[in-house]
Amino acid sequence: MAKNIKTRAEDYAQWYLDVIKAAQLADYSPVRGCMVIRPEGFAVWEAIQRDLDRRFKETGHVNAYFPLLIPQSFLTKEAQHVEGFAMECAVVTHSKLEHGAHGLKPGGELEEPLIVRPTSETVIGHMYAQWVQSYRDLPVLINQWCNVMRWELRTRLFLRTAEFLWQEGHTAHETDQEAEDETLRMLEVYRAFAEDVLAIPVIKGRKTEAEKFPGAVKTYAIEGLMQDGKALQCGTSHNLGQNFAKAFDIKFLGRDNKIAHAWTTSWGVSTRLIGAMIMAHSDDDGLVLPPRVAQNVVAIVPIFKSDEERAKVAAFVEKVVRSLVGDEEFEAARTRQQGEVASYFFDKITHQRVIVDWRDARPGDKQFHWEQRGIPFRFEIGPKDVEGGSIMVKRRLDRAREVVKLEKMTAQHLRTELAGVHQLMFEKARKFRDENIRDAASYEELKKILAEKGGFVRCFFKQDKSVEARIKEETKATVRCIPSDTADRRGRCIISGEEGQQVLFAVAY
RNA sequence: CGGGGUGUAGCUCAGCCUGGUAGAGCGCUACGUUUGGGACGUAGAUGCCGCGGGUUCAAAUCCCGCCACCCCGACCA
Repeated sequence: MAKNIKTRAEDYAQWYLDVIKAAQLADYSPVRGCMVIRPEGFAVWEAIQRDLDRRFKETGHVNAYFPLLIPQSFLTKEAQHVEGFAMECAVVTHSKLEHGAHGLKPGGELEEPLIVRPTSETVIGHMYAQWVQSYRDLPVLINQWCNVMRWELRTRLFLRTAEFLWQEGHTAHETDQEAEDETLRMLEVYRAFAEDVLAIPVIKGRKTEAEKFPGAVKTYAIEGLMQDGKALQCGTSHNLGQNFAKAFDIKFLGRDNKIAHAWTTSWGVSTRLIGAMIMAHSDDDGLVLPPRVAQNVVAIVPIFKSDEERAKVAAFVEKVVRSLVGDEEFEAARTRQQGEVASYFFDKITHQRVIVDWRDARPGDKQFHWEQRGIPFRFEIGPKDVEGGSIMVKRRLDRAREVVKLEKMTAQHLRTELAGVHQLMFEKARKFRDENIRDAASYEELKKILAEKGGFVRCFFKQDKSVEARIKEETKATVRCIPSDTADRRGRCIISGEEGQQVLFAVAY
């Protein structure tokens, strides 16, 4: 039992913070609502970026960069958009600091205030208007990796911070159909990524009018379920129709020789995914990393008493490491800066590593240390193992232990094992998710399930903003989505009794 | 931005009611014994007691003001 981590049963919110702290993923910053992403946490983000970026490129997108600051006037061009974001914009009003009576004070007031981007539809729309003249200029398929700022009143590490990192894809198309295809294509990219890389099972679906993005015609999302039974939106994809094209004048001369407004989309995922990953998989002992985003895939803990034992163990550890990373990398690692924890690249592309903990500490301490950091495998190597020519392999996910012969411990073997862990994590999370989808035939039943069990509640619902607001007030739950798989199902609305669609309700983060 | 709470060592907190010059546990440093799942001993370092003002011979403690953070609401990738 970890002594620095509250259990999930005791205090789920504190558990989440304790896990982050113990694994050194992030820290609080001097600025309220902003967090520092520490190297261990940033490595997860880098893994997310690396994989998603590849998926974006493979679906035809390119990267670019648009500015952090946006003229205030841009925001007001799309009515719904301002409505949605005005309340949480950081505003830049001055250009310098001056010496005043009480020290430095802002000076050089700007003629027009600039806002720190809460999202970039507006600047990008402005630029697309200049870049697009003809149908031959379409589609425009651009993504950017950046930070955005939304001045949130209540923040939680990773899940909701004032500043966060994300990617935002922005595309412009010739037809409504193309835009819709793109919106759904990227939603599927997100689903595949969440499941194949983060091992988080998600439900694809469409948002209700009440929940959609400010300025969008249709919003789709992938929804995940956390271990406390709350839902978390893990990614969104919006079909913006011609709303932004009209607001920013993105027009083109069509094949029919007529001027038309383009059809645009936008889609994004953020560092919130790291929060989702933590809450979907970690346990009372700390972080559990899905193998594909783990910076370190194996931590080797040598065990020895005397110097002679240390020498024998070190020689054996060397054999194990060489077998996993190859002789070339083993030699190369010697030339790099190394502390008491030696690291070797197991994968030269992802820079995932195998590390050896030579610190002067007790083996038990080291076990807990790496366990809390969620490393998929720990290898315990002591005199007994050297003698038997084997390794004590411990799996983080379920504490399973297995003695593996040195000859068997190849890079290929480890890759297979890591893939196995991914699969087990995904299955475990999916089982939990599936067990927490329940059907309700009446509002009473919906309330009962939400109060007693949590999770997703599946029922028929006829969309109505005021009714949704009332349900939210009474149960704290919202319609998370209209699942894509069952979008054509119709039944008796649990509120009005009229024909409604099948939706999932849940209390969400 | 409303309601509640808390600010004392890196962390968790005691001390405050009843004013008398700063404490514990954990962590950190050094040395020694240890070392197959969180060891123990010895020695040490660490504080504008959130900030500003007031009362007093004397304030972490009492009074006033401010600020920050946390929890609950409203808002949200």
